[in-house]
Amino acid sequence: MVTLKEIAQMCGVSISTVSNIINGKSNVGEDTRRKVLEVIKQTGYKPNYFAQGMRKQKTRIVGIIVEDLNLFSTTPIVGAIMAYFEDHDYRTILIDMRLYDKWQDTWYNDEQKIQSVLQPSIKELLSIKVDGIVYIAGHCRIINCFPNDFKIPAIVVYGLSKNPRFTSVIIDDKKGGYDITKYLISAGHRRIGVIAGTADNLHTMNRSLGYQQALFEEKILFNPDLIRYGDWMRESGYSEAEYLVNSGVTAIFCMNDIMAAGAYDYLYEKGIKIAEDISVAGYDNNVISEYLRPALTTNEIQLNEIGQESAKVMLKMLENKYIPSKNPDIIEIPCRLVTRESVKKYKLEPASGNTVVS
Amino acid sequence: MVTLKEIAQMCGVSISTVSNIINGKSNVGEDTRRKVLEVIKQTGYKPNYFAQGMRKQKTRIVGIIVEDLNLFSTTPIVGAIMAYFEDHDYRTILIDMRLYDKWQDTWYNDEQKIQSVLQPSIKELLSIKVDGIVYIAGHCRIINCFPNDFKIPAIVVYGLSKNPRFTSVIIDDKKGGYDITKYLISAGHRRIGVIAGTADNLHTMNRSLGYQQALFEEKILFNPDLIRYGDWMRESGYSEAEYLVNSGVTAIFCMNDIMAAGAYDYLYEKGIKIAEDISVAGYDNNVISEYLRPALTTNEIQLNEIGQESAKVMLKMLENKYIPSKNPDIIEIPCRLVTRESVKKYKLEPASGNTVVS
DNA sequence: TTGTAGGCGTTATCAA
DNA sequence: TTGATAACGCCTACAA
Repeated sequence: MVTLKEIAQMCGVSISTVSNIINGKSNVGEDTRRKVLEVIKQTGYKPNYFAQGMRKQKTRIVGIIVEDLNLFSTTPIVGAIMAYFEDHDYRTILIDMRLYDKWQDTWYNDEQKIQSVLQPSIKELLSIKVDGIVYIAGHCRIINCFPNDFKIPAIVVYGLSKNPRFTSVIIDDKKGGYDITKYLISAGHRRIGVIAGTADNLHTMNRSLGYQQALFEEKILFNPDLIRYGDWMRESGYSEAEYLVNSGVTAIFCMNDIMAAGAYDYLYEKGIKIAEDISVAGYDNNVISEYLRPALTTNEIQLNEIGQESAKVMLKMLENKYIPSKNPDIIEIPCRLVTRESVKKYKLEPASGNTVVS
Repeated sequence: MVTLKEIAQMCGVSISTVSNIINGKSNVGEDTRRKVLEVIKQTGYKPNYFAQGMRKQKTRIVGIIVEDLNLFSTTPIVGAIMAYFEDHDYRTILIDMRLYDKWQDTWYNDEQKIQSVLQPSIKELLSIKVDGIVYIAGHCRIINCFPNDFKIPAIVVYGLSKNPRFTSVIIDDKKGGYDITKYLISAGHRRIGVIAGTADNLHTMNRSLGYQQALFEEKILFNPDLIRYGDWMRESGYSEAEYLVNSGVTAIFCMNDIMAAGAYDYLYEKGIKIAEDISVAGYDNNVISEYLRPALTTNEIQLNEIGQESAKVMLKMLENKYIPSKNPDIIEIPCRLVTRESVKKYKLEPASGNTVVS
C-alpha cells in the first residue's frame, strides 16, 4: 500500500504538500495539485486509517454492539445502520455478543452475565477508538449499558437505557397493540383473546396497554381472563389458543407471529377454520407470516426505519448537532399494520349478548 | 483511555518496561512486574489498536465482505466466523455491499456492477490494514474477487473463486441433490419431478447432477421433461408444480423451500393433499419449512459449519500454517437431510408400469 | 506556495 | 533488569 511519503517522492514535493492537497487546503499551486492528484489516482492511494486515527483523535468508525446477530430483528437494523453510515463516509465495526448462543434464555434478567460480555465489548470498541457506540438489544428491556461518565456518544436501540442520559430508539408497542385491536374490533370482534409474551416483558406490557385502550374507546369491558401469557414460542401459542377458544373468543391477537403459528397448529388440529370460524392476528411481520395459511395479518416492526433513525441520531451526535427533545430521550418508531387473510368480518348475531364482553 | 505512558508514570518506571511486561517478556524484575500489573488492572488499561497496528504490521483484524447481509444464508455464516475469531483473539470488520438492496437481481451477471462496489470495499479493508479477507457470496457463482497478486490471505465462501489461487468453501450440492432424491426413491417414488432454480445457476446444476446420479443408481430412466426451471421465487414454485402435477409425478423435489411453498400453494388450491397424494421436498431448511403444513422435508445447508470451517482455514492462513490439499482448493460442506411430514411412502401398485419412468 | 518538525501510542533495538 | 530512542503514517502549526 502506497504512503504519503512515497507519493511525495514520486512527485518531487514534500509530504505536507501532498497532505494539504488531499485534505483540500487552498494553499497549493495549481500545477502541483494537478500532478499530485494524478499520481494519487494512479497509485490508488488510500490513507492508512491507523495513522489517521492516531493523529486526529477521530476515526470515523462507529461501533455496533448487538446482543445476538441471529435474532430476526437484529440484522435488518444493523443493515440499515451500516447503510446509513456508509453513505456518510463512516465505517462501522460490529460486535456480536452472541448472548442467546451462550446462555439461551437465561441471561436477560442476569445483569452479571450481560455485563461480563458487555464490558469487554465496550472496552474493545474504546480501544479501537470508535467515535460512537450503538447498542442493539434483542428485545425491549431496561438496559444498563453505559456508565454515566461515558466519554463518547452512545445510544440504545430496541431497548431502553436505564440511564436517562442516553437516547433510546424503540418501537411504539402501545400504539401497535392499540392499532391491531382497533382493527379487530372494526372487523366486528368484541371478544378478543390475547396470547401475550412473558408477563414481565416490556413489549407485553405496552401492547397490552394498547389493547386495553382500544377496548376502552370502544366501550368493551376488559376481561383480564382473556389475556394469556405465553413465552413467545410456538408451543405456548398452541396451548393458550386452546384456553382462549374454550373461553369463546372470536379473535385472537398473538403478540408475535411464532405464537400465532402455534395457535394455527391448535386450530388446525381441531378443525377450526381460521378467518372463517375465528380470526387471528400476529405481531412482527416475521417472514413466516406470509407462509402460514391463511396468510397472517400482523403488525410489522419497521426494522429498517429503526436502524435508519438510530443512525441518523448517532450521526448528529457525532457532529455535535443533536439536541434531545425530551428527557429521558426516547424515540418511538411506529409499527405498520399488514392486513392479510387471517382476519375476517365477524357477523354479530343481533341480541346475541356478546356486545359487551363480560 | 489510559496509555502506556501514564501507566509508566504512575509506577515510576519507563514506558518500555511496561510494554515488556504487557507483552510477557521475561526480562523484568518480579517486583516491578507485580506492581505494574496491579496498576494495569486498576486502570483497566487496553492497548490502542491504532498505535499497535501501526507499529507491528499486523492488526489481528479480519475483514469480512458480504454481498448482502439480509440474505437468509449470510448472517449465520457471518455469526459463526465472528464467533470463531473472537475465540482466537481476532477482531472482525464487516462490510455489507448490499448488492440486492442496490440492484435487486440484476447484478450477479454484471461483473462491472459487482466490481464497482467490491473494489472500494477491498481497498477500504486494505487501508484498515486487515490481516485477511473473507468474501461471503449470496449464492454459488464463479466469482472474480481478488487479483492474482493479492498480498494478504483471502478466501471465498459460498461461492467459487475464479482464480484457483484462492481457497473456496462451498456446500456439496451434488450430494445434496443426490441424498434427497435417494430419500424420495426409498419412499417408493419413481416419477420424481424437480422444480429447479434458474438454469444457469451452479446450485441448480449440481443438485440436478445429484438427482440424475441417484436415478441412475436406482435404474430409473431420467426424463428431462421432469426438470422444470423456476427462479427461486414462490410464484415459480406454483406454476411449475402445476406442470409437474399434470405430468403425473408422485413427488416433487424443489431446489429451495420458497419454491416448495409455492408448490404448496398450487397443491392446496387444487385440493391435492401433500404427503397423501403427492410428496414434496425442499432445500435450505429455511425457517419457513417448519411452519408450512405439513412441515417440509428439506436439506439443511449447514451455515454454521460453513462459517466455522471458513474461519478455521483463514486462521491457519494467518498463522502461515495452511496447506491446500488440492488445486484449486475447494472445500465442500455436506448438507443434512431434515425429514418432516411432507414425504410419505408411495405405494406401488403392482404391475402399474411406473417402475420405469419414461 | 512549500517545507520542517513534532507528536499521536506502541514496540523493537540497543545501550546502560 | 531497565531505559532511551527510533520508527510506523499522518496531520498541523509554524517557518521559510
